[in-house]
Amino acid sequence: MPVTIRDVAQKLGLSIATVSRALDGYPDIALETRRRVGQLAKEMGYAPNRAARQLRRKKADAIGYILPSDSPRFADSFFAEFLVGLSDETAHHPFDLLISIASPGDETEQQIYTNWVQTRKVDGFVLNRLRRNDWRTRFLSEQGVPFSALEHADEALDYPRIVIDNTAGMVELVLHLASAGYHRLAFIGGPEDLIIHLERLAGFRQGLEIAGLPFDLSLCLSGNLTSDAGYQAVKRMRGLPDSPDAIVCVNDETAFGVLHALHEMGLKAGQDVGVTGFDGVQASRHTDPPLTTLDVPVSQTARQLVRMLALEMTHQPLTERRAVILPRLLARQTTQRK
Amino acid sequence: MPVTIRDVAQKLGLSIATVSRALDGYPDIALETRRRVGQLAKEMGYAPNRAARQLRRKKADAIGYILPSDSPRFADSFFAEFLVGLSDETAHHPFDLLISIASPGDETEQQIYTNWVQTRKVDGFVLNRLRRNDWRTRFLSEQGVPFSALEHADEALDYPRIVIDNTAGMVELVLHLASAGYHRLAFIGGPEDLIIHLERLAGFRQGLEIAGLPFDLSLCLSGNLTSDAGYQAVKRMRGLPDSPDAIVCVNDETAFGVLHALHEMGLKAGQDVGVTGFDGVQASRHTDPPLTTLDVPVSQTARQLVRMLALEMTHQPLTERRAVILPRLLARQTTQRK
DNA sequence: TTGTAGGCGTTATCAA
DNA sequence: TTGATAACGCCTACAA
Repeated sequence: MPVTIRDVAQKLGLSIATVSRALDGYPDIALETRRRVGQLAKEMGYAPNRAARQLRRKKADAIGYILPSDSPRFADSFFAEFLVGLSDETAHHPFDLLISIASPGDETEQQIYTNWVQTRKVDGFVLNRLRRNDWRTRFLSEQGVPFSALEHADEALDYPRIVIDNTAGMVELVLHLASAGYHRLAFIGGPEDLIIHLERLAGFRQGLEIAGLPFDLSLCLSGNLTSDAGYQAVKRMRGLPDSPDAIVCVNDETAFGVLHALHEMGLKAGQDVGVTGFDGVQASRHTDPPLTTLDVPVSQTARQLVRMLALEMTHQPLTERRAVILPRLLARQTTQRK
Repeated sequence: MPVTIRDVAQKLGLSIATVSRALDGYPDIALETRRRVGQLAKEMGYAPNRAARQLRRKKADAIGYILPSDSPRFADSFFAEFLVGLSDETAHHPFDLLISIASPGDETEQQIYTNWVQTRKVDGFVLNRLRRNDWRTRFLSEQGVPFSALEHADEALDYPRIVIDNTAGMVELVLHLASAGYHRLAFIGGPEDLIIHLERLAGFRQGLEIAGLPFDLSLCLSGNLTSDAGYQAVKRMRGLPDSPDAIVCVNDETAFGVLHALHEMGLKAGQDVGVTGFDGVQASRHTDPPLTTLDVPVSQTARQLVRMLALEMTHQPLTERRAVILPRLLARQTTQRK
């Protein structure tokens, strides 16, 4: 039987109201009383019952993150780093982190978000992997539930967010490829309505234009952000009459699959075919050969999203509702012709 | 203002008690009533308030997992896969998953576990990365809080658990190395009191014995499961008079750092120095060159831990309180001399 | 500066 | 088969 506020009050001969206020730091408490209460509470190991507090305060003191994963058995290390950032920053705030998982755009995704909002399970969300016309941002806005997001999906909505400058990053990457001597570039993207797909593809095209290289629609394949998709895409590509000499991937994970496929086909990444990723996950340093990619400070970004959300939830003036991150080019061996 | 059970009752001209019982499937409700209640509740989008329910039922309907990470900015993909398993399985049960993070053995670790137990924030835990004489298993047992664990730390305690046969795996791995022609093996471990460290090291020694190879204490270095530790260990090793021709790592992440270091030193993994990991995380398929490792079905294991915990929490007869997993050898290029 | 008391939304006990 | 009603533990007007 855990100790309640009653037990503390009784032992001190005080009312529970006094104890409550003393512990919550209200000013109308005698210094001596506050001290005694604080000490005994600690001695007895008192901690306020969460459920009771939530019920009374009408707040869950919790934030939610729904892992957007297609496959229930797989997640790239982007998520590991993201989750570490989320949980670590959350631990420094007076609220909890609730996690679930759902296929993006799926019906169960709606169910989870709706349920969490309705039952007041959490009072804020962190979103990422936004889609064009994402129902989540609209839904949460309508419901008046605060959230912060990585990426920006809806021009009409003004929520706290961090935006990666995908376009600028991609342009830099394409120019890097061009100057390394690659001139027939393919692109392997993700789901077509994903913001990062759209923006990175746009940046890719813009880069080609600046570099004076042609854009060939037949070299523009779609995937689903997994290494498997990258693998499959390469296999499909080999059937083409005029195959590319470099493959730009929407994320690192896709690039891993590409490397794998090239390996199998006896092609040397870098020397024979250039390969690039996006995100700069840890694993990209150790691929065969090390992967050229655009580095994004994933864990740090997650942390900042939590901070933004925390301010939003407490209605504090958020001076910085938007932050832009410029990805950093990590030029490694998969883009060296030697 | 979310809809409460009152609203539903009022609209039907019933008491809240009846509505409550109808929705919870009690038998003493007229069939017709049950139907009407169910329908209207759905129409109105009623969902019981969590906090109120928790307070009344004295259960949180939630389980907790505290990520054991030393560094607040880093986690290997083992955790990504583990978390995916946890969250996916939890989503199929009527409870939530709470996540936090703490340095193993740290004071804040104790605080978090204690706090979560005291405030009834969760009513069960999933543990992993157990240490020898782990206070967590004792603490939770004493408190009567259910938990399931990956690995087994305390012979005196009988909790539902999944155990990886580290010893058998390591023996197989060492024999594989021996038959490939490596005969001076080093070991890079993790924190000394970690169960996986102890067991894998024991398996390593046993394997050496069977293979008729010597065990050299000076070739037994410790790390902290990160790639950085692997990297550093190799650098330290080069100072030795008689350096090893193969490096066995306690986990994949450590091995990644080893590969990195060898690369820098101009050594070819496999050909010059054998390298092995443990866990079989996705990234191990794409290292340079692909890493030989012992594969553990991480995500699936996490799922099973949740199932075990769920049964334990509902006091259902758990026929299978212990499961053993035999890791599968993935012999890849880092152990090929060519 | 402290105490009294009402109520947050549910569930469970007891009558009706 | 249904309805009052009393908790669950905490917070906060308001009164003392």
